Amino acid sequence: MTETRSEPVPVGRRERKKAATRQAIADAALRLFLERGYDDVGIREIADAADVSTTTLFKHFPVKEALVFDEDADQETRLLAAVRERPDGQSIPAALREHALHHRRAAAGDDPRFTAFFDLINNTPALRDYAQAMWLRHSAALARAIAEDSGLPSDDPACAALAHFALEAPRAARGHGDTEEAVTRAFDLLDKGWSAVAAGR
Amino acid sequence: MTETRSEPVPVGRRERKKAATRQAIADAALRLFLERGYDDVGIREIADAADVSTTTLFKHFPVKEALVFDEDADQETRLLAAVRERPDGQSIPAALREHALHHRRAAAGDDPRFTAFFDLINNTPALRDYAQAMWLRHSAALARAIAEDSGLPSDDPACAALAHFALEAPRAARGHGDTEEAVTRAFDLLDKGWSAVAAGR
DNA sequence: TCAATAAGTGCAACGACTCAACTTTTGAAC
DNA sequence: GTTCAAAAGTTGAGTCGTTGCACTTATTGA
Repeated sequence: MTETRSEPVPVGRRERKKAATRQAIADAALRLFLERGYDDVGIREIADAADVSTTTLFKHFPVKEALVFDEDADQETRLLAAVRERPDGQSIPAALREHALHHRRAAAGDDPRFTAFFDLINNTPALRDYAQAMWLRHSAALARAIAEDSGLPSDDPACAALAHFALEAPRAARGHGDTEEAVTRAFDLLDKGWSAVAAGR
Repeated sequence: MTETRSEPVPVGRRERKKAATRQAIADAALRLFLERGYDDVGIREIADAADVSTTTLFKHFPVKEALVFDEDADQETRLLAAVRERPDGQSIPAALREHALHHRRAAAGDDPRFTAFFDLINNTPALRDYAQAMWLRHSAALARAIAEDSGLPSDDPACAALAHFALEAPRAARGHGDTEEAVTRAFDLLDKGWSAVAAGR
């Protein structure tokens, strides 16, 4: 999302200009994508709209998909916080389930900006895949947080498995009628499994 | 794999020639990939080696990655059979675990043909991702088989979740030292979870 | 034998992405 | 204040996967 400015404001003129260029590119891209669809907008066109060359564009974003996923460096932080700062008595999978359901509800919320954005991603295979791949990159960090929180060795395979499955749960639930229920059931499976595994120690 | 000929032998001259062309392309591709690596071999080069045009190549294989994954139409059949024909008293997740472990052992076996082939896939991100995507396409069928075998409605979300997670388990275990153990632990989680979920009915 | 069909060809093109060489802007040291 | 190196940006040509189109050739069934 382009609007949320959580970054700590660049300092020098140089970095400010650089950030501005980057923002101009991302804005132009998102606007065009929303207007005409991801696949029907070419790189050159985006570069033109932002008034830069295609080479400059690729110096700011490694691949076309990345144009859509600007910023959000603290997504991982929030994910880990969901585990670490969960209410007393709540299991880890339950905390992750809540986190996932919050996400879902934000995407289905009533701010048309958000819904249009998430629709774009969900209806474009290339973007879905890219988003999922980005999401999965947090699995190592999540596994470590889980292990730490459970007093297990930081490379415990069960923690890694739980982390991976939890991050895959939303995808597992895709296309199954009532998605909210499907997500819940997927996490139920993990919750029951995790408590049984944790008990055996 | 190029060698395993399980197909029912084409009939007409036309179809035989077509199959031969296809085979020539796949063989050339695999040979070059093994010699120099997937990313360092271009489509045009493969087409030349097989003595066909690139257009012809793409009439046989939809994308470059597909050149490596010829045939194996009954992979899904074997997967479903692992569930349906499992020994008495064995749980569904346990059966899937055995199936997965068999795969792993075949890949790590001592036939250098096989190991080289699997190494190629495992060391090439594009091929890993493609293989995983193909593998995941069986999740709907697997979910249905699980539901049927458990006497649940064929669109039960818990079955879909179990199917998806089971197919993701090998990937979840990747890069965790003793892979065999990691796979086992991932399936343990599913096994415990599944038995608890199934009991609550 | 003839027409319909399918396989294969050649070539040009597109879109994403890279590379090398070059200009401009900026930050800072002298 | 001048000078200089690094960083940002440009330009243009090129690679690579992939597609479209118009065309030839071979196979098949009637």
